[in-house]
Amino acid sequence: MESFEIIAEPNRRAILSLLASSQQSVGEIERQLCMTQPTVSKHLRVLREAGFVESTVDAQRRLYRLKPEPFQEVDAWLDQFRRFWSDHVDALERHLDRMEHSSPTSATPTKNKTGKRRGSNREHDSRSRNHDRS
Amino acid sequence: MESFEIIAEPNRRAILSLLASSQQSVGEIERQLCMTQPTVSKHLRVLREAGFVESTVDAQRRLYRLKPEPFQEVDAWLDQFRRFWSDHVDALERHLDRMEHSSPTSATPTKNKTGKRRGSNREHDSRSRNHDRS
DNA sequence: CGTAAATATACCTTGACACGTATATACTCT
DNA sequence: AGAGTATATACGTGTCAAGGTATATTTACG
Repeated sequence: MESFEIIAEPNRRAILSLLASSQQSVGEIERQLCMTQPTVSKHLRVLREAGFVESTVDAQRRLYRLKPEPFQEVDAWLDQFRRFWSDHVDALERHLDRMEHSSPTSATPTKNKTGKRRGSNREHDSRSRNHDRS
Repeated sequence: MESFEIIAEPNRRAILSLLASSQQSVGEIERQLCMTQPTVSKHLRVLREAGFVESTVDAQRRLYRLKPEPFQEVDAWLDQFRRFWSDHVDALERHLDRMEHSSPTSATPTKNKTGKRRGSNREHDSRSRNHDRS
């Protein structure tokens, strides 16, 4: 399964959001999200096989935590649209600016129409993993 | 249909990537992506209803172009994981830089390759919009 | 007008997948 | 060992979406 299909499922997104705060056991996820235990386990299996999470063993419990790579892959795909939408929203533009601001001359670009996207230097990610297995 | 399911479909992602360069007519998309015309039209309908694209009429042709909002929504969801994976980025980059000597197809040639820059200090305007769980 | 081109829609079939129930496996403790 | 807890898997089922073929709709142009 592929990264984009993984996060298409609302329950899986909920699990990922939960794990974003801290690692959790299957039972904790089950309780917080009101899903049956097999459902949680199956989603976690999918997430693990897609590289979104990894697990460590703690007695009978399994602790699941996030792994970064698939998120970076999704983010890398979004990258090709950032220049486009950043013309429309300035707040988000500032958000994208977080990495660097290296334009001392000619401040006040009322609207950055020129394609020059600064920041977003994630050209690496795309090479790391782009293949789908089903 | 929801934004994440929209981009789960490979053909739709291909269409979006195509439109990222410039607006296209249905026939142009059909030819460049080797899809049948009804398939293209149906995907475009889905994309339009989800707000990913809009169309203008040019004689018998319809020209489709991107709209930014859904991309922002996806990006906003990813935001909650950025802080997490950015801690790992530096290590990943070091690892990749170690085995890298050819610059792959990168549109932005300002490859910042010096040792340090962009530490892991990115602050966060947590404008997260949680609305999973349909 | 009638015909061709471009796009949209209808109908059908097929396959994937998410869920529930039941069961299996693994580990702990007394 | 046996009972209890935690997690994984098997299996059957229903739903839904994607694609194909055929057809409808719109527009241009002779």
